[in-house]
Amino acid sequence: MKPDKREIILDTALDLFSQRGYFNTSVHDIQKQANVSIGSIYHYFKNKEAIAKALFDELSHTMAKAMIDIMEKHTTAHDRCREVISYLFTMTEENPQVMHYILYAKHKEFLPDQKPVCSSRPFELMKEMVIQGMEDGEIRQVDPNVAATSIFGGAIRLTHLRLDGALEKHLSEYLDECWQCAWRSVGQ
Amino acid sequence: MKPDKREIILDTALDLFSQRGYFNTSVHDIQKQANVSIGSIYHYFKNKEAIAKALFDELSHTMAKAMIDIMEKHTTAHDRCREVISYLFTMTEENPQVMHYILYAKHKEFLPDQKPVCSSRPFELMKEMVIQGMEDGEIRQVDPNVAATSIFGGAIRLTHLRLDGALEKHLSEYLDECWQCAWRSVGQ
DNA sequence: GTCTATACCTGGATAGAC
DNA sequence: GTCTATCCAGGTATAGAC
Repeated sequence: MKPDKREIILDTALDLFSQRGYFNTSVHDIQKQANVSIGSIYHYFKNKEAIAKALFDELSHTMAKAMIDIMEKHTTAHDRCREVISYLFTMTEENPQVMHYILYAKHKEFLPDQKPVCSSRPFELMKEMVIQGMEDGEIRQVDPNVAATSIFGGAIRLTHLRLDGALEKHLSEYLDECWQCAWRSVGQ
Repeated sequence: MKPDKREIILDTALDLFSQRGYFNTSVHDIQKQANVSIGSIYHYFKNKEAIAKALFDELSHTMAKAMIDIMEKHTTAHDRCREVISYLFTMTEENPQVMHYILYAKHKEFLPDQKPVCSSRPFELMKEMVIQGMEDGEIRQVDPNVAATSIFGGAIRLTHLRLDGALEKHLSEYLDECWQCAWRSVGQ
């Protein structure tokens, strides 16, 4: 049941990429911290970029799955969006590296062929929730992009602040107020 | 009245940094595009990082000045914050490089000793406007960080989307709706 | 599959002429 | 102050033994 080498490499890369950034992390750094050889790294991955790509794909897949679970568990946009924000906050506290890498890093700079994050699956799903909410009359009729950014923009910004160390308190302490503001902005 | 060499170097650096990112831009790239020699660059700046630092300082100073102008021109949080968002949108359209560099780039990665952007002067001033609005009873009593991110978070997120090419329309077309949502979230 | 050694090159920075 | 030539470190990636 021990994690295989590929997994170890990815975990280490995530740790370093999110902490120092992609460009400040050399393959040697990964090799050293992961206690594997350079040879092994290049056995599992074509090059450094491929590590970043694999990481991005896995994490955004996990996050998309979480969004789908939320959509299945709840039926109203109100409940869905609130749980999304709660999920983002919890993840930021429990797994800051993941959040840093997935919703703070500038992927364009090291994954040139990648679609921008905002167009990735999890964000598409979040927007989808908002659009459905508008169709159901729960959310006011405004431009979908405005609605989505109004609901989630404040929360995302709070996660950025938290990841930057600009907030002392645990994000969960802001959840109720943050959600209240978010929903007031677009709820009927 | 021709711009001096230092200015040319900074302009070119801004162009390249915002387009490709700091790490994907070599000093040679700057030299080439600016039509100056490497020697000149190192005459005006200690090293590559110093270029980025000077750029950051100048731009955030300009932006802070704009915030102060807005605070002097208007007296209510409502009018001030609306104009801030209008300013962010206009700047993003007219000077995308500046906005990209100042509120999208990850300065921590190439300016390790820099305070996070969110703690820089212009953002402090934006928060200040919100806090004053709360004291004056214009804005509901919530945590200042929540209030600030609720008001500006959606707009900032829209600028990110726009800079990523994820929005087809000019930001000004979203201004009214965006502001309406922002103000509903925290206005009394 | 895993390792070490090393090739190769980009890119930051300096030296020193003009 | 401006330029060219050059140095050199560090980092990606490969070769090839085990």
